[in-house]
Amino acid sequence: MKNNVKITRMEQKITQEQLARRVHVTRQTIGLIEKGVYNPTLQLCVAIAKAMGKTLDDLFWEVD
Amino acid sequence: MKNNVKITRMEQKITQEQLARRVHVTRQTIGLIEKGVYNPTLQLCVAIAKAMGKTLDDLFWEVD
DNA sequence: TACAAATGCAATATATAATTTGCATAGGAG
DNA sequence: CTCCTATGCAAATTATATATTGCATTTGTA
Repeated sequence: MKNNVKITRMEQKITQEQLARRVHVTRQTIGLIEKGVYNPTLQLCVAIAKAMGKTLDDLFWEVD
Repeated sequence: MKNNVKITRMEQKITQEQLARRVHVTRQTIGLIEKGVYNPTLQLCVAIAKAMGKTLDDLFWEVD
């Protein structure tokens, strides 16, 4: 469940809380997705991608 | 929650049941995802994409 | 037309994503 | 050092993705 959310978020210098607000989830949810603990839903993945100007593949495809 | 799963599956001439087996879910789950009723998890989206030789963006990105 | 495979649909049950709350910790700025 | 912001962590709860079962309906084909 690894992904590029944390790296991308840091590149854009926004906090977990700011990203969380943009996609209407809690800070904890973002934290757990970044850590790879959560298996997020498609809707949420799309919301996160759009919130940071990326696509699904950019953030979630074959990140090892 | 629209997507290209059904079109892609039909192009490849496989049934819902065959796709379901490949990604280890039930036929109903595939059916509901194709209809846009379900909001699948990222893991499942990735499994479906790989099972049909596509990427996340191919199947789930900005399908209107 | 008739049969069979594929798909749709609906109710109930189960697993897990996401929330909520609270506190701990790390790091930078004054 | 002190204050403040950002992040980590953990337990209990809620919302929802997925499973299970059974039957109805469609669709292609002989």
